[in-house]
Amino acid sequence: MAVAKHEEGEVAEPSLWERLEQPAPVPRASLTLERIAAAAVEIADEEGGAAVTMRRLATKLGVTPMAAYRHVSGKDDLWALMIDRVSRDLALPDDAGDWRGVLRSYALQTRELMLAHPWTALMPTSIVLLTPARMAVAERGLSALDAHDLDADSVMAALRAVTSFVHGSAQTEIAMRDYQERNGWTSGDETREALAPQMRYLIGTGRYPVFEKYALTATRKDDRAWEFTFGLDCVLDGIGQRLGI
Amino acid sequence: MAVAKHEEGEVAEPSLWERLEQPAPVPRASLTLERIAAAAVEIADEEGGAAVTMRRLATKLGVTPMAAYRHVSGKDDLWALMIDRVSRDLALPDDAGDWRGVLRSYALQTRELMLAHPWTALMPTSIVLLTPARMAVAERGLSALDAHDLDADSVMAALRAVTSFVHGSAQTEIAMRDYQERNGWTSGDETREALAPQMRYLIGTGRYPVFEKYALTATRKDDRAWEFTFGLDCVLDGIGQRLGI
DNA sequence: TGCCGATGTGTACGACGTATTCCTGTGATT
DNA sequence: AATCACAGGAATACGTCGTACACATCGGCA
Repeated sequence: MAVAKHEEGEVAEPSLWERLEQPAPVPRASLTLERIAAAAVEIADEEGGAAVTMRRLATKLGVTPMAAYRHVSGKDDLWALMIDRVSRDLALPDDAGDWRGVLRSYALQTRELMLAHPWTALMPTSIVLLTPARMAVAERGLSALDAHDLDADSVMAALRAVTSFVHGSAQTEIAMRDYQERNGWTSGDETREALAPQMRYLIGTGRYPVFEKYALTATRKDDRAWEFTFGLDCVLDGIGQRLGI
Repeated sequence: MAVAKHEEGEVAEPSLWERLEQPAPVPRASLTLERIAAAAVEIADEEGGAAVTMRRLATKLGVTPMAAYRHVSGKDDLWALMIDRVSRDLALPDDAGDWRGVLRSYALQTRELMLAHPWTALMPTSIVLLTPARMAVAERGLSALDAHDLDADSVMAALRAVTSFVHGSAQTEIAMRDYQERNGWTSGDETREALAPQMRYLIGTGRYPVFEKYALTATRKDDRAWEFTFGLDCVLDGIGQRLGI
């Protein structure tokens, strides 16, 4: 995201988010941040994150490739706008009494959001972006933990632990799904079969006996949702235990 | 990673990993998978992951841009090689009796590894790669949980929960560090000050009172290691509790 | 009415991944 | 010792990308 250089006496120009909320400044403008963000998200959802190029975006907006640069400093700004836009769909319960329920909902919704917009996993920096919509979610999460009087550091760390787990999980899930789809495999079994020749060498070395045993015995190999909630509940259990709440 | 199409009667060519371990096939060859991987890692460490282009790699190897394609199917293969190479540094204890110690060491070492090679966070698909070195690590992790007789699914899910948390955390950390460095900020305070004009608008809206309160009260804001171990211990606590070990 | 800043256009550059074709030296075969 | 198939590297080329820069145009205000 473009950040105005911090020089003496420089007039701070309104931030991306401030401009996002201002009404389209002049009727003349056919391009607005909202239109740009919407078009970019649409492209990403329909054709994948890699398809979001400034040129593709421009044609979708019916405009020349350079036009968007009047509103957005570059691709970084664009990604930030996109992340913020889809993050608006997150709606956390406002029940400050039930920290576990709120955090659980936060995790489940975030996972769904990322699976619905797999391109959110493409930008590792997206994790760190503090956009308005993401801050609103964080606010709810913190509020839920705020009821029990805990030190600020623990509260922050707890929320971040959940966030880290969710992002890591969703990214894995998306990466595996993309990998399957790119190769046209439609089921877990088909994938394993196709991968077998590749794995045969590694497994054949006999270096990974335990791995092999578990890979053969596991019965919920393809149940990502179960795996996710299992891990999530571990994290939540741990938080509750460690914070004594 | 290139995968041979699964057609009838086709001779399966040796996998990337099989070729990696074979000695350089002919003395003629000046390029080997080992040399390629080493050069690519060196570039990534010194100049950042984005600097790893087939052309930059070629000049480093003293060779034309297309030469590497004789050994590697493309950039995907190259990334896989790079990830595998740095992952060899992971050395987990072989103490199958102490599952928590092993998983904790796994997590801490992985974090260090990613921080030392920040480009590992660039490729979300890297999370899913099953390279020899990464499988060796997984083997140790599974072995540690193997002692207590648990069902295969829980063991897998527990290991993946730790992995997800670690990757999510490390990515956040790396993203924040990169963001700071890109802007030349050297301390947390300097970063917050520089970001202040941007944040002022969002905070100024008064929509995030709890966030604001916690941001002001927290005293370990810049202690990433503490935050990491806090979250990690939550995850481990939860696993122990949920699996009854 | 005439100017000025905001908005979109046109053109251009350098870098990227990689398909394709060609060349050259090497080890195996006779 | 002469030949030859072929593997490894070189050369060239194509299409695409992000974006710098200079220009044109239009609306609102003096």
